[in-house]
Amino acid sequence: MTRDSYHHGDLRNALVLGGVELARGGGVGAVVLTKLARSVGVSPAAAYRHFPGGHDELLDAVGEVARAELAGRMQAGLDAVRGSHAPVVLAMRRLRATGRAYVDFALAEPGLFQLVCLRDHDVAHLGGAAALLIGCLDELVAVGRLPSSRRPRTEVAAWAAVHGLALLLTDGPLRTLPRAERERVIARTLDVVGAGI
Amino acid sequence: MTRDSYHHGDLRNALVLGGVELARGGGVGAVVLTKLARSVGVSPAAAYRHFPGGHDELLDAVGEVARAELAGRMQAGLDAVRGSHAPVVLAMRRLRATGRAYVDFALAEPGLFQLVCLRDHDVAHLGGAAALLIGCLDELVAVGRLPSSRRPRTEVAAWAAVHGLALLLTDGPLRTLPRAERERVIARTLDVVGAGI
DNA sequence: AGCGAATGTGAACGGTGTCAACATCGGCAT
DNA sequence: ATGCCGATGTTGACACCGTTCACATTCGCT
Repeated sequence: MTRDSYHHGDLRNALVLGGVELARGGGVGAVVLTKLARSVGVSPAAAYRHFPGGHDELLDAVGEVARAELAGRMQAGLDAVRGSHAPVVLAMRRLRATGRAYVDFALAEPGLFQLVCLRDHDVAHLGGAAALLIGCLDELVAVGRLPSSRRPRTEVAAWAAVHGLALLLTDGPLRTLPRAERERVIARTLDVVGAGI
Repeated sequence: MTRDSYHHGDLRNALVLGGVELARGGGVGAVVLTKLARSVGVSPAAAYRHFPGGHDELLDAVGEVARAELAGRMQAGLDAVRGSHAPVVLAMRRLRATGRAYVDFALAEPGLFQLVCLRDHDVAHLGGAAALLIGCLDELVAVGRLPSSRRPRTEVAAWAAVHGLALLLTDGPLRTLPRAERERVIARTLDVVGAGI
């Protein structure tokens, strides 16, 4: 998408989109402001009109897209849980589905995943993903599976387990695990969280 | 520690030690080969004699120190578990102590912690920290707390939870949590792992 | 039509990783 | 002791990246 006139017309968006592609290919390190601007057909300095914070703000914007896609996948995982089971079973399966989707996203898009937690975001501002997890846990309380007394801070425990697993599997020491073993490792981790909650 | 002669005499070691200090101060990004070499009183190119792999290999060497210190803290946490309790109780406390030490290390030395898992290390090569965790889980089996059938891959689940928590608390969205709340979050996560294992 | 604000350009600077050609030193064979 | 070779360190240069500044172009509103 080169440009016809002096002004681009939708530069900010083009930069973010291009940044997403770069991130897909090579993670955070591949999101290079200079190259990105050139690939969009624009001088590097032009990017600073739309991202006064420079590179960091650009990464943040790309991360926003990554977070949205993560939340979308988690939502899809949630929606895929169906069947006529006891409410407790359904609630547990939904929790597992969100965790599963989190790890699957990291494995499918390791580059994008690197941007999900890159910059400052207090828990509230974390967007849809956190909300979905919180919803699952609330449902577990409503259904009687999780005592209210143990409800607080449970989202952090679940999140930490899944987040750590995703990192170990994509950027960490477990990155070379064969697929079958990787599958078992994920299952075991989700089992432990499910049982320990 | 400037140099008296043309040759340094212990340059590799000096670079690693200096790198550790830089990492302590500002994490991975602060370990700058150029500045590091200058601060040791040597030209940047000299570093390449001792780290043919360049910057990456230097980071790896600094990470080795970080991993050693992490393992040391986990060992210390293990050793601090005493008292005349049932073997099951002791084994569980030991497991918790290692996890606690992992998170505490990350909180006490966030910069160094960034280097722990930075580069390629299959599980075997991960060194003392992993060995300690594995030992704890084996003890839980010996003591009857953990069925052998559930033993495989349990180290990954425990590791993932603690690793993810450490990241969320140091570099992630939970980095601004007040100390008291942080304490509860750690406790809850360790509880979940302990109960779910 | 014209003017101000928004947007984009070109050129430059500082920092960083890296390399090649040259300089110096230490230790071993003779 | 001497002389030589490999190990170690230096200088200078290059490429890349983020960033900024002064200037150019265009859009949109009056």
